[in-house]
Amino acid sequence: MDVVPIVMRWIHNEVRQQKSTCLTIPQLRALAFLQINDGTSLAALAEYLGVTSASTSTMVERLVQKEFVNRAEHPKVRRQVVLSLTTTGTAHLQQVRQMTRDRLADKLAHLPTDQIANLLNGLEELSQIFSGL
Amino acid sequence: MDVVPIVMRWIHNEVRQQKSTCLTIPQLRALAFLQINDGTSLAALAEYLGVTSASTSTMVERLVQKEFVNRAEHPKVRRQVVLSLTTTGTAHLQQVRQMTRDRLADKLAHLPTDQIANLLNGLEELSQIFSGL
DNA sequence: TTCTAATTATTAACTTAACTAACTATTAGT
DNA sequence: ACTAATAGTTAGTTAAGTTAATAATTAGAA
Repeated sequence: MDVVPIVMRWIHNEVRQQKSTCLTIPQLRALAFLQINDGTSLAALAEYLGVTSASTSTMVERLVQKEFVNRAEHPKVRRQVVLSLTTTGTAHLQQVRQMTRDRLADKLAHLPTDQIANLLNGLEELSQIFSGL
Repeated sequence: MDVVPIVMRWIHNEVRQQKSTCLTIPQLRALAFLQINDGTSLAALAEYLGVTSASTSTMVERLVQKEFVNRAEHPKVRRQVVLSLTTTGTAHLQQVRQMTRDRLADKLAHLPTDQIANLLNGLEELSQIFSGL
């Protein structure tokens, strides 16, 4: 409860400092989800992001305007929407992730390997606990 | 980079569901900092939160309006501000923290003790890496 | 089959958080 | 005493989030 927001803020500031990309963290998370779940619906994305579909709708709208995301009508289920990454979207996602990963690597570079192992262990636990909702 | 935002969102949603308190995460973080660093300045708080002093100023303004925070003039250094928790602020902070801690405990209750140990280890690492800026 | 229910997505109105930039006021340094 | 730097505030903007209302489509039951 104390640590996570601090790390969160760090990630946030890192991403913000990358002038090249005008993406926010929620937007990045959305793009990452779309990369894995190509052609997913708005509701599914909202579910993953943990926010209402209303929020997700306006967010997707912005991403569509920036041409990072394609929004099409489902051929069979017409009330549903089909979301996917554009080429630009994929590229930006890739770039920001790589850059942030690099900056993170810098931060962890001086740590002994057993500490890194600890860290990975803990994060793995967290992942299992919280993503398995 | 993948896990932390997910946990963050969980905490956020937990706090939001506590109807009794109308506090956001940044606000809670601010109150927590003030509890430890009583009489601190705006700049110090901003530094801790990892945001600009402009953001912090308006946030403090809201907390003052809600009577969770006292904002006074420094007796010696007049351009500086002296921030502290009100009784209400302290109470609310305590309550939300306890409730969220309980909900978190529920979530972790079924885990074996060695996994919990792993988790604590990892979080301890994270804390040292990111709070020691 | 037709009428009602539930589902899917969007829009509107609002609050909070965050930014930059511009500003006031105070303190420090030359 | 005049200039620098520092501390906070305010204005204006963008984005994320909320709830509530609406439109449109699908599913279920009479």
